[in-house]
Amino acid sequence: MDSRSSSLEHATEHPRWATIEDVSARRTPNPSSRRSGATLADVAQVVGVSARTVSRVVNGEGGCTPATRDRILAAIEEVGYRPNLMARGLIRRRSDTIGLIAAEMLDPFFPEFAEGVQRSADSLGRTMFLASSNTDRERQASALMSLRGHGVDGVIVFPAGDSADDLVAMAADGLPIVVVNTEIDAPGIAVVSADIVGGAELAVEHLISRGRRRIALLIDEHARTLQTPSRREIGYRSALAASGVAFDPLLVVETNNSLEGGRQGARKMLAASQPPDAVFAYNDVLALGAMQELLSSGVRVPDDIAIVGFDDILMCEAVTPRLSSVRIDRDLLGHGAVEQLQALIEHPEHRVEPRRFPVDLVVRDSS
Amino acid sequence: MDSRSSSLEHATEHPRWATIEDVSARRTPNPSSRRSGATLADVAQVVGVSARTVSRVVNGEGGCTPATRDRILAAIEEVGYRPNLMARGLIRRRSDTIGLIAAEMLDPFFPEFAEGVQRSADSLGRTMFLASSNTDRERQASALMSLRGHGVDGVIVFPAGDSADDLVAMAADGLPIVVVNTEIDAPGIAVVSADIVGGAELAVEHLISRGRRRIALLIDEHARTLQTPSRREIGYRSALAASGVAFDPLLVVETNNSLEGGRQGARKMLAASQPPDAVFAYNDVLALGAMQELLSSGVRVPDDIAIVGFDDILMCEAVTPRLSSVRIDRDLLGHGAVEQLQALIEHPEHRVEPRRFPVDLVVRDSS
DNA sequence: CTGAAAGCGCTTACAG
DNA sequence: CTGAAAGCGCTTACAG
Repeated sequence: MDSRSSSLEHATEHPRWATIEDVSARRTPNPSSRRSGATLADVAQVVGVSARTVSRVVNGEGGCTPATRDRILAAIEEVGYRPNLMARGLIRRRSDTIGLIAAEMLDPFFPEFAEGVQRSADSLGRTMFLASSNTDRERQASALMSLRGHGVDGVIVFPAGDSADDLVAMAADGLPIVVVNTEIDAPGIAVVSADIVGGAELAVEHLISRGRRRIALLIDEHARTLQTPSRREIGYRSALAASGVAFDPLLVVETNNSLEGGRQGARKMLAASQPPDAVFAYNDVLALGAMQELLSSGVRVPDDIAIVGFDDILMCEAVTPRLSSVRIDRDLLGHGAVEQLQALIEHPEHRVEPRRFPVDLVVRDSS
Repeated sequence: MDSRSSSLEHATEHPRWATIEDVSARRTPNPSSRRSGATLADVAQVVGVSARTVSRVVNGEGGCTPATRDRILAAIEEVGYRPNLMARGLIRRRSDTIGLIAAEMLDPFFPEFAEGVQRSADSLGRTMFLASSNTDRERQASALMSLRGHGVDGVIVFPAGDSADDLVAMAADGLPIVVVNTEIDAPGIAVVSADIVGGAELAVEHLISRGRRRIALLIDEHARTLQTPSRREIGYRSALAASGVAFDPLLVVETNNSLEGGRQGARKMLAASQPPDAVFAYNDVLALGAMQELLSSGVRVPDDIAIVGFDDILMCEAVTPRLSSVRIDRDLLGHGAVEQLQALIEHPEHRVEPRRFPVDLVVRDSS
């Protein structure tokens, strides 16, 4: 006689088959196992059918009397049965989940992208799990391992660091991967990106059309040390060249990627023998820092120096003067990433063509 | 003769036990199963030991000859074995993962909190998975179900909507839950929060000390319709009362929670017969919108109207004048949430006392 | 329409 | 130090 039977004695009104009380009793003796709720077998036992039949109802496979179906549904409700997705994933070899690895959650660019991914995943019946690498390659690797180990069907990643070796290895190992705003050509990896070069060109062309000729490039020093030249710098140079404006290395100002970095950059510009008449910034945070410093130094924006940022974060609208910026539709980019991933998951043998999204220039008061 | 044996024929140089080639060959025939990499059994077969022994090495349980250990480690490397965390979680009844459910990823408050949670989880050897409810109770419920179904050991959640019924139900069902900035008293639920009332008091006391008496409360209309009165309003009123300043309902301005809402609120204030001489805003986004509108209307900040926001987001530093704000240490709050959750996971039977973190007032140029 | 059997990849008691 | 057996909770072929 174990604790189950003693518990059964209280359930005298329930005659034939096992009851809710049994099921909870089964779990009561060991409080540490409280975590695992009712199982398929529990539901089956309550109703008096096989687990297979309950499984059919849970998965809406049909092939089942409405009567038993209703009883099973009622029992599921009663015992609070929820499928164990680990068990299901183990056997189905797919979990209907995808992973998203942020390089830097604090980047204002990121949350809106993540929202797009989530909404898009939702509409495909998938759950998105987000992890962050904090721009650390080791953490990226462990996030990747963890996500994969937990059975995600694929991963969207903002690559951390300079090398993509681990991503390539993971993809070769059978994990579908989509990289964002990064050029990688490897089997099992698809690419989605915004047309950053084109965006930079738009910004600089715009400044030139406003009569500016000494256009500074305020750039994240980190981005400039990467092996691949910054796409913003490529666009900056090509727009200058297209208009016959000479490239002046003295107008490239490197700084650290922060508000204060933007301020420092502005101070450097003002200290130069020939200050610029416009600034194209690597991103909006740098642009906002620079603008603040210029304003507090008595420089008029845009009259003396015009400014254009990159990303079009919410705060562009909040400052005075409002900041012009290159807008990336992050929501759309998120959707595109999910679509690429879905294609990769469904056809692992196909090559998925890179997808690039156009960007806009939003002209406001700062230029 | 199946495809395996034919593949084995090529591996003539490898005599005794199964080799890497076999393992990959086993998977090659069916491309769709590429996803599942090498298993414990594969490694065992390659080395010529039992799965149990490989398991011991993988988990560092010791009790194993250094020689076999090395051979197993080498084989793991060779075949690229990675543990299937779903299988492990199924049997261990814990996954060493926790879930975090955001109400709104786009809220500037959130990412920094999430970073704190992630770092803290990391240091405990846990992986954090983030999902979002988009302030939708149904999506919160499905995120909760999904996370739970995938075996997370507990969940930290920013509750969506007005009722906590589903959270209470989930907790009763055995899922440890920590709620953030919300008062819920139920078994299995722990609370972590910032002292929002105290923060509001600090802000209003500060404005009073600056000689302001007509202090507007610019508040998210949504927050005001919740059943529980906004803690910011409670603090606002108590600070007024403490200084003997009469509460004037006309100074409470409701608006939607956005930059534009902040601007609209400011317009309402200016249109009043007696405009305020200070604004205490529900959050920084509202404060920034209001400040922008006031400045563009020729109001001097802080001379004519002082402004204090709430949350201390990065952009408080980026605007001119810099915005004073109530600072919540989001990183610390994230750590606290993980600690509470850990306590709940380790002692499901204990009641975990609510934990409240103090907040600061950061006085800048706007007040 | 329903069920008995096998197994996903791993770990937990046990034995040797 | 090492292994054979059982089983976590589910689904996938099969039979009836």
